[in-house]
Amino acid sequence: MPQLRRQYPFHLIEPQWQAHWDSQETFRAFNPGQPPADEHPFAVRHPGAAPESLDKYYILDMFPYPSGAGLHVGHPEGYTATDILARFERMRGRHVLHPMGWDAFGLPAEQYAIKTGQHPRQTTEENVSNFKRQIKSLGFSYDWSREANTTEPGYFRWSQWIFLQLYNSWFNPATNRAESIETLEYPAELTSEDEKRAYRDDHRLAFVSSAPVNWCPELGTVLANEEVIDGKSEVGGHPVVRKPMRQWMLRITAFAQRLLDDLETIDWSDSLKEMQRNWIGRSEGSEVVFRVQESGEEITVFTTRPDTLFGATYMVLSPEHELVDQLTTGEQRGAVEEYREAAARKSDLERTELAKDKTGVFTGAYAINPVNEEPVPIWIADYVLSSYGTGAIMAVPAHDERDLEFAQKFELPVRVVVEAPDGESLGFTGNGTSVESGFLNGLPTPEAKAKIIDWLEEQGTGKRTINFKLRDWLFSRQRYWGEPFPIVWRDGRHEAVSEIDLPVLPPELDDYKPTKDGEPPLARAADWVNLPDGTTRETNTMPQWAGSCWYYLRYLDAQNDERFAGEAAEKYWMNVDLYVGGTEHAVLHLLYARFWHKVLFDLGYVSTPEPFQRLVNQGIILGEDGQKMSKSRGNVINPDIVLDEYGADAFRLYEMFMGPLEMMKPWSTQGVEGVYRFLGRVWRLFMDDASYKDFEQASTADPAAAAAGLADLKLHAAINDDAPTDEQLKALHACIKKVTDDLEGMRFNTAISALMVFVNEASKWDSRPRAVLTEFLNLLNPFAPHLAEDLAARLGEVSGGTLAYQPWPQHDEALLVEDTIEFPVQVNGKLRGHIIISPDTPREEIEKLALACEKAQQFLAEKEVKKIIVVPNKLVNIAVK
RNA sequence: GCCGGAGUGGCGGAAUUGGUAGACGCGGCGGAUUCAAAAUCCGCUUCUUUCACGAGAGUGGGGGUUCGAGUCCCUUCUCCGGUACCA
Repeated sequence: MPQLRRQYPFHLIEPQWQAHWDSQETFRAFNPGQPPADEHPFAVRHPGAAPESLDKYYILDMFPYPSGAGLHVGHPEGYTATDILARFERMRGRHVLHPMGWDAFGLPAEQYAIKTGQHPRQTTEENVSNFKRQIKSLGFSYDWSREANTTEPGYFRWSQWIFLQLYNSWFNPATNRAESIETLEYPAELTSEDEKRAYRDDHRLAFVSSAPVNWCPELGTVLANEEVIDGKSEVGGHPVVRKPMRQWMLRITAFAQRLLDDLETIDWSDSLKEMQRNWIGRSEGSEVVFRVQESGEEITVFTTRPDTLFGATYMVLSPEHELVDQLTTGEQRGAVEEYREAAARKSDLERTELAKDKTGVFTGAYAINPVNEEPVPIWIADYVLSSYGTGAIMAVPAHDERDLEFAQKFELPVRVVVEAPDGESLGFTGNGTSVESGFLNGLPTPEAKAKIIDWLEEQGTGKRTINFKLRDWLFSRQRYWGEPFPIVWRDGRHEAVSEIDLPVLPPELDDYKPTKDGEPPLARAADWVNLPDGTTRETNTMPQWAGSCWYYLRYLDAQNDERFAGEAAEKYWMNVDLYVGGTEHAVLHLLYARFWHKVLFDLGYVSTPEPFQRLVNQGIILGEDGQKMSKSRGNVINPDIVLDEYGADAFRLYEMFMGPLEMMKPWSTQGVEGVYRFLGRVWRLFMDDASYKDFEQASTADPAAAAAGLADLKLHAAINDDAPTDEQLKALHACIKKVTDDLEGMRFNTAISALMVFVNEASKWDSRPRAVLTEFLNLLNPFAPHLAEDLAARLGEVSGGTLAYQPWPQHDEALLVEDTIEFPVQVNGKLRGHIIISPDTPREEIEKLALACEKAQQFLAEKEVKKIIVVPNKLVNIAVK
């Protein structure tokens, strides 16, 4: 590859400025009571001001998992956007908190360890340092003194501490909030300490459950519902089966309503809120109790359509339903057993794949429909899920697609009880009018619902209920590389490890492999597991989400070893003003973190009910071929190579110039060259090209001498201290206005285009006043900080030694007023010509001039003018017949 | 199926409340510079038609509201993301 001439010496100035920012701690943010030194540029900008007296701005990136593959071009997309805004707000005078860290527990490091025997800590450290090098080379204005790493004991100590808060709390439905487990009241019938203890353990926000869980044999661990996609593991795509296992769960379901309601209070995209709403899945309806004909046993079903009760012609229980054994009659037992076993063997994947074809077996039993006393057959079928509602349904085949399909297959009766407003009533699932429904007849669906629920409540055979799709969060994993639980077991019961014994460090192991039966690798460390006092440690570990659930709080006060973050710091900085990241965490991290935050809020540890006030999703970057980047396609762009060829400023600028942040967009190497050329034009706007050419030649011959010569480069001869002309001021102020507006609206691409327009204009100037160029560099600084800093320093002394805290330029509207404008003239909405007028020309005058406009004349000839519309400052339109 | 988002030149994309469609960049064409090339600088570049001036068409398709629609309404198609037996 031929070595192209560098447009400007980015390879020298970028490391120089990065080193400068590092050594000066330019981007430090200051906690209450910890003001900067007088010479710090923050203090130079805000002399004497206590940092906490300033308007704060907490701008957060989703911290990366430091994989072995290194930084992906998708990472810097969001990071550049937040960095531009952080720098912008800093210049506007706000006190900016902009931190970065590492979500470093996780499967890949562990799997690599299994393959090579290398300790995950070592791999993780290497990957973190590589990520840090790459991120630093992009010149982001992070406060590195707040760097957080989820795998460090000083960090996960507090992850464990928060777990203990969950463990020691319960959800009080009366107050609708988490409270200390001490406030739990026991039912009178519980007298023994054992019973009370069991009751208490059942109410904790962190509790042990033996319900069937998602077990992934390939990964050797269980997974949360959110981590299973189409019956396969989100990581690696391995099959997942349901298996009963003793596991730790977090009671997120208690917060379902609040997680839903509080979405209204935060500024997130509609699509993201909608995803969370769908995942939480609230549905209103009622429970209806059916009695089994022979035994009188009660079966409760959940339905959103109690108004169709008269049309319930059979019932279906999920194969796992607890009453199935009791109900099944002698002659049906064989078939039922067989069906249940087959259903149990099926993975979730198989169940979904076979979804179209309904299967099921008759139990031989009948239940009585409470509304008409009719016996209806009870079936079991795997289209009814044990995990939703009550695990049992009343089937109304006439008004439910699935029930209809099932009824048709097994020739069960179908009874129409809702009349469609028009068209076919059979199979109609919308709102209509009740028919064949006794006392509901003639009622529209909503009224019928209300009436039947009232009736059911009166009879004591049903009640109004709300159901959520959201399940409790399966929180334990059979892995090595994660936080150990701060829990020990004594005589088969769990106990919290005392807070002063945190952190619980994981044991050293030679073999990280999970076992086939789900025994966690930590169980191998006998010395670690068996404690002198006879207790044994919990051997499961926490999922990766534990660390990411609260990292934004650790940044507030990352060095604090007495609290997860100091109270004053938490009060000052929270909540996060802007959070930018990918959409892949919509129902994972973003839901879990909101849940933890609410618990901490209820317990009084944080001061806001929501952690992330505003959230913006960046779109993904596709390969040059318009396909998703992947190793197998060979279309992955390596940021290191781009940096090497074009520099950090060009890289940053390109990622923002591609298009709107939230959109998906393809990479283009030619596009990078475009913005790189722009930065070259900026350089040549300021610098004497001949002197740079000489320098380049000399430094190619002797790179060592280059750094010395860099300082001697000559400014462009056109630069002077003359007063700017009106035209020059107009160009500058138009640029200030556009860039400021666009940054406020996060329209980075158009802000950059405004900078380009200015440079194209200014490059033509024979006289380039310093005053104008300095202001331009302030505008450029958030986008291309290395070049802007470098040119500013060459132009003259910069207060505080950096542009980072220079006041953001203000535009003056008066300077933008034109003496004359070219005013468009339309005829019937089509542009036909222009008239030259002054902006304050009166309406009548414009009308007259428009009619006289030569170009418009031919379209007016022999036509009757109906109306003339003058839109001030826009155009004039002549409507003709 | 349902929910969300998007369809604008050869390409990425502009058009902030209904008011000059195509800013800016890429690519392409022509020119300057050069022994030549690269780099740089200047000009042109939606399509059709015309020697030209100009004219006509044009924001996925069809219809509507309006003096005027990329933007609002109805309808339809395509693509992307999420979700899916949730009763």
